Amino acid sequence: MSTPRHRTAPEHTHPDDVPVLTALAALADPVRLTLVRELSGSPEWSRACGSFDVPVGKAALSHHFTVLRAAGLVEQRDEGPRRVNRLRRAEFDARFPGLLELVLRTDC
Amino acid sequence: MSTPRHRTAPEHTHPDDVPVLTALAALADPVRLTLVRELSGSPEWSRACGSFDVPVGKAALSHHFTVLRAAGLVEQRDEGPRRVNRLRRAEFDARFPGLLELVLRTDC
DNA sequence: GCCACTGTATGGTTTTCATCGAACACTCGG
DNA sequence: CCGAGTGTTCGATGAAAACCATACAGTGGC
Repeated sequence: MSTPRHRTAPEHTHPDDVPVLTALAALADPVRLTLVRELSGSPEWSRACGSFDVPVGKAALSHHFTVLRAAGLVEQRDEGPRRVNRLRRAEFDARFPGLLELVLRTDC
Repeated sequence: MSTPRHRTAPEHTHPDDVPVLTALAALADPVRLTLVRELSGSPEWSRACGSFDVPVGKAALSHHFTVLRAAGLVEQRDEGPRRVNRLRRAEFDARFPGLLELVLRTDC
């Protein structure tokens, strides 16, 4: 139990290492935009991957989270059998000031 | 004669009528991002479509401008044989505050 | 009138991406 | 140990998008 991590921990990319194009492409998808928005309305580490209301299967959902991680938008941590998420608000905002606020505020 | 417009004038969409997803998708392309940036460094109405340094043919270029128009990013006007462009800075910024400034400022 | 120039439209190819189904890996409670 | 729950990986598929080559339509200079 000292090194309890059997499952490979998710690979993260810090927002500082993310090109603008990657960030924009990550946000330019309806499913991912929903994930980010829903995530922004929940306390950190409170939402598991499967807890989001999006009309896609598990496989596609997993892929979307990979994209969000690679874009520096989401951080994940394994918590028992599930993988919980956190929106990297401050870090992402430091790299792309106003972008998150924009996509979160804009209704349609 | 009385109706002097033979060439169909380009169809424009006001930024206010543009969904966020459309704006993000329009900017999430390397060629279009180059167009927007290059356009931002030139005086309004000074650049014809063919005057941009992008590695695509005329047809693709024309298509990219259609996308930019539909996203409310660019306004076009026919001036003799060429079609000159203008970045809709103020209007786009009113709809999506900070977005344009962000993609213009961010280097990579 | 013709011709070079500029951009659009069309048709077809290639690539990219979102998606699914099924199989697999891990965790935890019984 | 087993089984339910959760998420990833793989292979394949379908749709969307970028692209090109060609043909076409205006414009203006000669």
